[in-house]
Amino acid sequence: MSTLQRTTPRRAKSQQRIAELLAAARAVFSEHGFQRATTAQVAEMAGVSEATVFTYFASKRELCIQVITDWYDEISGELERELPRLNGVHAQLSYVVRQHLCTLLADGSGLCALVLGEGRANAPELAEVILACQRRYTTPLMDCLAKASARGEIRQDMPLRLLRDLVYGSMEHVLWDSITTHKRPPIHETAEQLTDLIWSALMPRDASLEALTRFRNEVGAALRHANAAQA
Amino acid sequence: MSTLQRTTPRRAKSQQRIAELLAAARAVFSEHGFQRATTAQVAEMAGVSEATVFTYFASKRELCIQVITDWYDEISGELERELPRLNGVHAQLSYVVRQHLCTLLADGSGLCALVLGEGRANAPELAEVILACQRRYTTPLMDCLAKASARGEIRQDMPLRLLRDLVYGSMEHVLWDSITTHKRPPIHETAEQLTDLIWSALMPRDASLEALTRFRNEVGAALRHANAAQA
Amino acid sequence: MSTLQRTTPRRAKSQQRIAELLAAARAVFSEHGFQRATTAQVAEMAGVSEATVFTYFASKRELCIQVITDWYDEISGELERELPRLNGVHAQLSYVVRQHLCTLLADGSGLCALVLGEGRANAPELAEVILACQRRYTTPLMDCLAKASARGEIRQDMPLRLLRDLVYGSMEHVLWDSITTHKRPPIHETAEQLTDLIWSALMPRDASLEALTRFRNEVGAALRHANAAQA
Amino acid sequence: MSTLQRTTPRRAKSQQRIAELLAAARAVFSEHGFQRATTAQVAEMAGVSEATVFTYFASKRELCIQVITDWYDEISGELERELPRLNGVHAQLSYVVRQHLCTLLADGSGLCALVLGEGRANAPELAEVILACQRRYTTPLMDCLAKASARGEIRQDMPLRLLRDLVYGSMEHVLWDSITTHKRPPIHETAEQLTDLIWSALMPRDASLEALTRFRNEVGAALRHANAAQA
DNA sequence: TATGAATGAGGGTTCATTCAT
DNA sequence: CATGAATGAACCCTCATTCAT
Repeated sequence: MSTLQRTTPRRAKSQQRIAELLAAARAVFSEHGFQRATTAQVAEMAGVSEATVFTYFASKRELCIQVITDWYDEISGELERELPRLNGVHAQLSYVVRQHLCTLLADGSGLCALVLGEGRANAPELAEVILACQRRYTTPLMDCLAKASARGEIRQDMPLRLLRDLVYGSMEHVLWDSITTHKRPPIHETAEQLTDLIWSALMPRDASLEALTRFRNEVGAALRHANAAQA
Repeated sequence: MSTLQRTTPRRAKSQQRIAELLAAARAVFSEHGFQRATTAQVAEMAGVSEATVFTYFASKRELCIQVITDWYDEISGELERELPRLNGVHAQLSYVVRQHLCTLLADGSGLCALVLGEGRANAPELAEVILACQRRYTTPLMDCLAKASARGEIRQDMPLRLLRDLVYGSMEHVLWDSITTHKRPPIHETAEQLTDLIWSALMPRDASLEALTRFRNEVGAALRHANAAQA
Repeated sequence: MSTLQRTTPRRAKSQQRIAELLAAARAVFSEHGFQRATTAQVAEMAGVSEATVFTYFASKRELCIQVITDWYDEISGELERELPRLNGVHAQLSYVVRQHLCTLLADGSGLCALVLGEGRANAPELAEVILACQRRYTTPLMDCLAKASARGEIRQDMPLRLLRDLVYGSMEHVLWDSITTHKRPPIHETAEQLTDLIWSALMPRDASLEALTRFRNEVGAALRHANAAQA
Repeated sequence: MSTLQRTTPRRAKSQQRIAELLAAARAVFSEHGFQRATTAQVAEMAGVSEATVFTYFASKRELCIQVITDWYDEISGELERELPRLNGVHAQLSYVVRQHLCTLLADGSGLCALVLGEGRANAPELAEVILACQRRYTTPLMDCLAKASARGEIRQDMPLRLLRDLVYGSMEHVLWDSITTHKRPPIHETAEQLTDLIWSALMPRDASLEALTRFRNEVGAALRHANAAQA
């Protein structure tokens, strides 16, 4: 017990250092990208010497990979948890769009730029890792779309790959726009509009009217039912 | 007269040198991105000494800017010339999609990556220039969409900005995908599918459909509100 | 009494720690040489933290010196004990050759390399210590040779220093050869052959032979002189 | 012709720089060994910036390899040229010993130490190259000894490898001794003594008397002949 | 005593850029 | 005009050593 008490704070301190370093690194890499960022900047921002950075991370590259994977773990984990609990592919799409815009516009815009900038084939140092992270991140929604497509709830004449490009490409561009112009758009309104726009593209054309009508009828029935119960 | 005779070929030669250097620089920057590319590589590929590069371009940055603006001049010029000659906004969209994919997948994918990678806020050296180029590049189609929207040929309930994000974001993502996975998709088929998808999103919905959609969104919002209050 | 009881095991433990550290250090320095070896490697191999190394040894250099002197103590001590008990200089030479080859080829080849590599003037950190060790190590045999020379049992026309170079130089080269080529020669056969070879060089020549040899050398010198004058 | 005139001095200048750098590097590596030497020291001694060193040599290692191979080229080339022109294996041995001692004691003692210190298995950066150089360097004499052995002029009951160890090991030790004690022995006297010592070991035992007698008789005959001709 | 943690002092290497010829 | 040559300014990374706990 006494050894535990002694060991724990030490470990805790070490863990805290790592967390501080990762936070600093996230900030620095976000702001400057992988190449322009220097380990000296990370060290300074974390308030330690440069050598200390290398006590905890084998290299600049490893540090950056940790930053990226941590970030993706956060946002992917949330998606994997929440998406299955939502009913209907429209709600799922809506959720993803809102979350994506919120997350990235809030604190991660730099990370987004980092990932977009370094995730290319000509940046072999990080590309592989980033690709894997992104695969994981897009998978939950893609699964939902695949199932919905199989059920005929969205159009079936398009490769899934293209739907992904539509969804994530649009959002990325919105983000990219807000980054380059330094303007923050109204997130919720934009999210709703974007969801609407994408949904229009996803829906089976002739079925859209039908679906909406069915929806209105169901809501009407539910409403009547509720009123009757209340009375 | 004699000076002219001398000057002209010299100028011509000089112009040719510049062209050679720009061609080399385009190749090098495409392959490696701005930061990883070295002036030595450009010089070697152009078959001149490193110092010669700096006789014609003040810095690596200026050289890269020239490469980027030249490239955008080409593709923007074409769009500005061709788009107005097409009848109907669908044809214009279709044209843009095909051209964009063709151009970038054919020889410019590296340039695309370059632009995407360096066009961020964290790359202050090139971001400004790239932004301006891209503004010009997207303008022709945006003008067409604006007119079509005014004429009621496409939906009017979306900000133009979002339509641009949808169009160019989707395409960018397709390209990005092909770059990272090193797979070349069937260009024409993809172009057609993508046009179709985007067009579905752009088309105006008839009044009843719109009313129903509005209704659904309102119900959805109210539901979220109620749930939030409950929790 | 109680302090003694406490002190003794502590001292014993401390001694054991030191022994463990020295064993680890010997292994590490043997394998990598002084410069390439790191204190971290020593600590890891000893199963302690890096800081602990410096609790027992003031510096990397001191640690290495201890390793070297310990090793020389072992092999020098043995020689000092055993050599005087052997009858005849030939037996003594034979013993030294065999022991030297055995010791160094068996476990100490790395230490041999260490000593050879760092025992130079350009390695001021260890050279002095190594020189002293080697002086002590070669002394027993040198004493034997000196006495034998005085008794006329081996040739008397050579400085003792040169005989030492002959004996230890040959052996060193054999070892060096086995190290660089990663081949272990048959130790005993090699030892016998080498002893034979060296012995041939050490044996006194009879008077007529010596006179003849001197004659030949003088003629040779005169000839060289004449040739030089002519050229 | 005019281009040649222009090109030549430029090339010459470059060649001279390389020579200067190699000279500086030889001095620095000789004095400090490979690891302790720094590229900054080389640059300073050559009177250039550190970056210039890397304009001409890809790395510290390559620079050192060049230094070593150049040096071996010098001394190996001389041996390969001169040895075959000498009559008799004794003269050849004598020549090698004198040359080796002269060369190494004169300017190369540091290089000798360098080669001995870094030519070990635990210095993988240079060991391979050094081994190859030394193979070449010892080959000429080894060939002579092999032939002499085949002709029965030296003893045949020893592996050639061991003879090489005897010859070069002895000399190395002489050098090593002079380096560590900072004393320069009388080179010519030492060379003759060492030759004598080694020769004693090489000669077929029972044949030695015979050979010397034959030599004396031949010289006597030649002398009489010469005297007769003169008279 | 043992160690987790931190770091100062370099070391090798890269590269855009300058300048005399 | 073209270039051979040179370099300043960084940058990433290593490691022996110190010190509070």
